[in-house]
Amino acid sequence: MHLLELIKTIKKRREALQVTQEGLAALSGVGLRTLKQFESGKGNPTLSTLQKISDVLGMEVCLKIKNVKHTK
Amino acid sequence: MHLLELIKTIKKRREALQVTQEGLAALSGVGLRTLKQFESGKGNPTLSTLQKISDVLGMEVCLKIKNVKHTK
DNA sequence: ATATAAAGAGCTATAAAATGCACTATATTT
DNA sequence: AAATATAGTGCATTTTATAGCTCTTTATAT
Repeated sequence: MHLLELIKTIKKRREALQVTQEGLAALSGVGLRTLKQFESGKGNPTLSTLQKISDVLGMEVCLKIKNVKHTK
Repeated sequence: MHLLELIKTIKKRREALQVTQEGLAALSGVGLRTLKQFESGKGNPTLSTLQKISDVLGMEVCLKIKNVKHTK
């Protein structure tokens, strides 16, 4: 997942949960400014910031192997 | 995945591919110092740093929903 | 049309990430 | 034991993320 996908995922999830940026900022402990910057594509958040946001949205950051070909 | 898991995953993957920190730093464009700090648990890397490292190792950063209960 | 709520952006200060260099520690091999 | 390779750390600098405040933009509702 590249940056734009991550942003989109977060944003959609937040909206699906009907949380505002302000609400998410308060719940996650991340500054509102930081969250706004991130969602508007201006950001390069630290891992901890991304984790705080994800956690509140019921998501988690993970690492996946790319290009897994299933031998079927 | 919390920080320690991410670190462990990266480190194991790097070792499995028999790449040194120096090699990974060169390939990913991330500074050797940064990589060392990250692997030794001192870091809070930015997303872009994490992505550069992951990419070279054939992995990618992703977001997953937590606690998915499969209705079977 | 206007009030209200939510999101985006400029300016600024502070904290912290990224980086290089040099040194130390730890294996591993000869 | 000595040499070599790999990993970890202290120090210093530069860059950048975080954050708050204020203002603007945009959408929504009355």
